[in-house]
Amino acid sequence: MPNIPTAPVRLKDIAKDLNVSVMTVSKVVRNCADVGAETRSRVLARIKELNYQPNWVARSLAARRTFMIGVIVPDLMHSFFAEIAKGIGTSIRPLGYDVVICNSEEDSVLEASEIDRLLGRQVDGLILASAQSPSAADVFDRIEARGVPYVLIDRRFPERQASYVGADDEAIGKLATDHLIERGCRRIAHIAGPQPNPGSGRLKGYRAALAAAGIPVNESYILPATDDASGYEATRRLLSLEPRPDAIFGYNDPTAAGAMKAILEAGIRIPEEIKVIGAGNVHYSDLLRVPLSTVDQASTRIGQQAAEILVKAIGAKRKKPVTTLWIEPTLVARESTR
Amino acid sequence: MPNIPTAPVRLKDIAKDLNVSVMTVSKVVRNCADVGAETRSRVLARIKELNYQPNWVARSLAARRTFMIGVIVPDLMHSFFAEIAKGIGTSIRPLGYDVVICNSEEDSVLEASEIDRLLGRQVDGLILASAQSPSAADVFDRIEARGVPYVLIDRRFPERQASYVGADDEAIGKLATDHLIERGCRRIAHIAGPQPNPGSGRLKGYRAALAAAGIPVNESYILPATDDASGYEATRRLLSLEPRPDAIFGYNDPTAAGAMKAILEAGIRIPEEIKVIGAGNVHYSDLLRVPLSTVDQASTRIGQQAAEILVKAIGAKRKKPVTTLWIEPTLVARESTR
DNA sequence: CGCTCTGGCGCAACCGCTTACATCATCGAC
DNA sequence: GTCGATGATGTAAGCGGTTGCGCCAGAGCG
Repeated sequence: MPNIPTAPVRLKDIAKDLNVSVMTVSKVVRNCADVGAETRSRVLARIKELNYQPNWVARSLAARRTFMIGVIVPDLMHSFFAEIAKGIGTSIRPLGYDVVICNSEEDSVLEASEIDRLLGRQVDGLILASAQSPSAADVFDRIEARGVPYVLIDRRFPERQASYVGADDEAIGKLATDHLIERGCRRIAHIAGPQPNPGSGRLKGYRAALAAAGIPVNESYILPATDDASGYEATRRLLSLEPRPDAIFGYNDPTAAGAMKAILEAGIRIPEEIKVIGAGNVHYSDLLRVPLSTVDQASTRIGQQAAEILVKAIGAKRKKPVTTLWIEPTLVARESTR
Repeated sequence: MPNIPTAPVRLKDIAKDLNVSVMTVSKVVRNCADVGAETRSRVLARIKELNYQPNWVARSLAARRTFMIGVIVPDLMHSFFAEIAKGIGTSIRPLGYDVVICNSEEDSVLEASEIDRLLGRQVDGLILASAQSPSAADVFDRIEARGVPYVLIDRRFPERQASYVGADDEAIGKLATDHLIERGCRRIAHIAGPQPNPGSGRLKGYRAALAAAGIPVNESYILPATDDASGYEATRRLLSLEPRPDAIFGYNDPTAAGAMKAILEAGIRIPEEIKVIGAGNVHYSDLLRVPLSTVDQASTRIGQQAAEILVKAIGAKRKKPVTTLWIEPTLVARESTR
């Protein structure tokens, strides 16, 4: 039997049924104190009975708050961002917010227009993994002009006074490299990520770790990754070096996986002859031929923290506190560095 | 200089500036015909000048349309769903809709509450990869009672009269198995997915392909996967069978990747001694030690199609057309079945 | 010249809810 | 017995738009 659509129940309907004013019902719904116990329970009963659900559009308009936040990521397909999105969702939904997610496709023009849309929707706050070049960032001015709080994740703009949550790239680089050193490696190569983020921080950590261990940096051991697939190519070049590296630190897991592929293909054993480590702890890391050691950057927590900071900023009266948070990475040692 | 928040421009402001009525401005914004050319351009100019952005909350309330759609997926971390979400977004945004994504965490109670929230937000439509058991599905009744169109993806409920877009699991099973047969395999094992979706369809396709080729089905070659990591375990058991399978079809890529891991670990060569194929075409398939052949299920297109169908249903006057669409899979042959 | 017709514009009434404040018993206190 | 202080309820005025229709000028027509 095809249900025939029914107009949703409104406050007004309940009020009329019970011979009270709309206000009284509204107060009950919002749990206001000043309503009599008996009236309240009558209203509550009717609400349950009719399965009343507040109309959030109307509520938002009147209260000037939508309880929606906007999130912009460059690409949901990157498990890093998917994980962040998930973290944001699970931590902010219990607080009563809904999340509108937009893909910017790594395109700053598209991103700007998405931000404007979200602003038009009156979101209470924004979380951005921005593709903006800091210079062309008058979008940020528009956000600030509205007084809408926002927090940046992953991509940082130090020159802008905004909250930020991200992985501590330098710590990641250091952790990975320290681990390799501890495992006895001395000729440690690095396939570096895009500049400035997250490449430079990880590279810096890599250098720092080597320096701390008194190992001289061999510049020819440092190669740039052009994209996620380029770990393979880079590694083939590394393998032909003399002396050959005894470890490779890929700036992310796909790169490291590509490295492993090249190594195994060359008939070299992992971890006996070359150890490999990545970063990101993507979920397929241990599905690989040799389970990949990695540095977990706690993407879920990045999302959660960002959400938390944002909610706090939304609650703040006038001045928006700016918080900068580096999430500490943790080592996940698997077979590839045994 | 910290921007001091400014109240956003409203229709009223523009109207007052130009000494016209709010109505006129509203009409210009919405491109209504009955506005004089000169007035229109004056208004337009001022709109640009003040960078007016319509308040969608107010607009939604008055027009009784939000131009928002809700999407519920069991887990954004599964690249399959992330891809679908992306497909939905990129195809529906140009039509003026925004997307609210919710994770149900594969929990039907949570899902139901998310749906209610979205309904409360007055979404114009819903796309669901539902975790509901069809029996307990009074949520669907609530959706229908509201007259909100929805389309199901991935998980189907044949007993419910609703639009559906999904991969053609049987075709996937057939395609994969046919490919293995064509490559000369005769002892083809299958690691089957969860019942009923997507496991049973793929299994059915597998059986059909074997039957068509006149190859008898060896029931001991069919093992169930308990989770994504279980391809490894299952394969170890398969390898001890006599005669040993000469091919393995994993119901999805992670399973197939686990299978490859077990095979290589046993010192058996891929594809020379055993060929392997998966399904899903996850992005890391060719990062594996041996690039994995797979069946692409066009997740992006699933999302796009679902969006398209939904928008059509939203536009439909009274009766909501129900469309069922099976997306045809395509073969992606890589090294593992060479 | 009076008529209808049409293009251009505005009035009024909401959409469903909230904010701020007014009203009105009831009650203990002096 | 009168008074402020409660506590419980209702009133009015929006929030920023949209829908539907009414109004008025001028044009076209007989």
